[in-house]
Amino acid sequence: MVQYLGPSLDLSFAALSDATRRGIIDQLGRGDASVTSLADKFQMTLTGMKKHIQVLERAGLVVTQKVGRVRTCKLGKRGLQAEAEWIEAHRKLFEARFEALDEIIGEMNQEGSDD
Amino acid sequence: MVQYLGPSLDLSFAALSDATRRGIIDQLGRGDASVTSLADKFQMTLTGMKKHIQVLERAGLVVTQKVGRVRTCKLGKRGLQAEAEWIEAHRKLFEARFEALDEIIGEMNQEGSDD
DNA sequence: TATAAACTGAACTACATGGTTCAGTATCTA
DNA sequence: TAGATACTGAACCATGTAGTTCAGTTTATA
Repeated sequence: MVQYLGPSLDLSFAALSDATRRGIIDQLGRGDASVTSLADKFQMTLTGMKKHIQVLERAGLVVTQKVGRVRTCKLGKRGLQAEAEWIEAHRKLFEARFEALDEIIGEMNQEGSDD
Repeated sequence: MVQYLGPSLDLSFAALSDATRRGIIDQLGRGDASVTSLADKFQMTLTGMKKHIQVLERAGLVVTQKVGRVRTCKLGKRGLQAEAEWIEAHRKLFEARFEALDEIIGEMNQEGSDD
């Protein structure tokens, strides 16, 4: 458990660190969408939206396909499995750590000088 | 579900997008640590490590306390709950989307020109 | 076939990141 | 009390992000 999963977590967590991009994923969960329709929905220039989509594509979270003049975006089949696993494993780590720390009653900001 | 969770997801996902910082969380899961010991472990200057820790602190994932000349780092009690919820909700979204798409057999790269 | 729609790419701005060095300050310890 | 240890802050560098504008190209459509 808690295995090393390579550089893809860097890309996907970075992709998820922006509210617009999380919104795009949300939106694509409701149906595929063109770059233009996403740009409209998020009140952004086409070029700006394209960049967000490229970030999501590099992370494998979104795939796109151009037919005629329209590029359609949809959720990538890679999904959020690896991310869910990392988060879940470490969420448990946090919890385990606090159970261990519960022995110490005084919540440390009593006896030391903090910054 | 899939609720808007505010700007903290920006900070925490950004914090998690760096392998060194994920390593720090991993390490702190095994026990509290000083800035110096972490800098040694990750082969980095003290100043560099301090910056990583500041990113983790701003995200609420790590808390620190200075006693004497030593600053000790430990996992923040905020944990990864919100992140786990977002990821899990959207992981399901991905899956649901693919079930819906399974009706379409030809995996789209047959009939359109891709980039 | 002329025009509009949809995208693409280059270039630019402002700011954040990930790292460094160097020069401190504060605190132990011999 | 002198020196070592642990951190802190400023400053710098190269690169990436988030967004823009502007000038194309390609594809539909009237």
